[in-house]
Amino acid sequence: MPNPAQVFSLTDCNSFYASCERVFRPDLAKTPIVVLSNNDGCVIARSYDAKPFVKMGAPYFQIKDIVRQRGIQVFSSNYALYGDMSERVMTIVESMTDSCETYSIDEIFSDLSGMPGDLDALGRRIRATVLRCTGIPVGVGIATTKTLAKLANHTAKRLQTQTGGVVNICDDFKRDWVLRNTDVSEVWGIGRRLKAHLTELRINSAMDLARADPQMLRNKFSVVVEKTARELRGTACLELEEAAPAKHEICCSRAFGKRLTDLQPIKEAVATYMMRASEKLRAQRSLCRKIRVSIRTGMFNPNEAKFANGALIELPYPTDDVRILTKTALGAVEQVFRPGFNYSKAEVLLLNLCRRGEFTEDLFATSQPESTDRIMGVMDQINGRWGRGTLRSASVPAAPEWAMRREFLSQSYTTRLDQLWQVS
DNA sequence: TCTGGGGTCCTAGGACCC
DNA sequence: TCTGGGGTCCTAGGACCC
Repeated sequence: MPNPAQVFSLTDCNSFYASCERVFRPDLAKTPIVVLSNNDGCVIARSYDAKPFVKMGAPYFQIKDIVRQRGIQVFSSNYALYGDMSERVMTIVESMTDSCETYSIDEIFSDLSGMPGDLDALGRRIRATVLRCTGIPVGVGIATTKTLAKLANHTAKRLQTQTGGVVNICDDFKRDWVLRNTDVSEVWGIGRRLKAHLTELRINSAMDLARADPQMLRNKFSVVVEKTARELRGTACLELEEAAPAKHEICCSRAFGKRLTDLQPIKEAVATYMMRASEKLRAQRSLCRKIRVSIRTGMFNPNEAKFANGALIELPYPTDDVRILTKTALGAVEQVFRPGFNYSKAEVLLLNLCRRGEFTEDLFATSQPESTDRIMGVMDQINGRWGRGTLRSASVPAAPEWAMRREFLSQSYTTRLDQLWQVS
């Protein structure tokens, strides 16, 4: 049987962050691993053998006992490591397929349309090559739409031993088996709320959703759900997006390593977050016209007074100048800060982004001076070469008191010369 | 004591215009 | 005195993803 006209694959790394840690710690091959979010807050990745003991998203302080009892190895997030390992995996998949879309740090879609030969065999080759070259195990799902490829991938993970980590459901019979045997909540795009609503309509399996009336789905929910159902039937509604489009908003938001009560350290944090946000802005060659700065107290502890406040500020002209952005943001912090609260988090949002040269110049509008472009360019170059924060605004401290908690951080094995893997 | 961070898309409703 | 209706733009909020 010839391959269908349109075919997608989804390659997805298994327990990605946990797998990255394990690559450099072969002594932990048989030890369950969990990786925590920033500030060692909650669980965001679990190795296969840790899943039975620890729930995804569980706060670390609640699982300490289990961790000790089961001998689970805990890691703080090490995004320098995960980002670099991700690039290696993506490069390999890109070299083996014609066109690709990197969907997230651990997932990549490929367009296999028109590829000759046995697609299952190609899937197995991808899996074997990535494992051999990076040490990261992946699953591969193959199908005629992106939503079905996601589902195939999910099945490959769920039935790891039977499938060898590769599932191809281009065949109608296999596709229908998977649809019938998958809960609708496992479908890409169906979250908790929709699941509850669909249950009321007696739509329980992926097959039920595929067979539901598209018009009804559009009326009751939205075009998004309608498209999902059509994709499950095999009608492609989503295309491969090879070039990542420029972001419409850029955000840098982080909880502090400890509660802050004074204005000064909060201003330091906001200046730091703005530095990071403006780096992202310049990296995609955009300018920003509005910013929003917000701060808040903890929201979980019932004994803590709750407060949240933010300010939206329009800039005099579209800019990517970290000096103007920081000055504006610090003014905003003063505006929103109220004494007497324990603040836990600040957020900087860059809004109304436009590509360089795209905005309409009105006669009286000032635009960013050329000297700024040169200064920002040199600063980004220096920081790119010598590390983030080498050159920074005076309002950004090197070792702040409010720094992120990262008690279980591994080395940056692949991106720092002074932290290379050592074999003795 | 301790509960992540960064995005997307869609829809509804208000403001405003003619 | 008459108090419509269609269109656009913007914003806030909801839902989802990893």
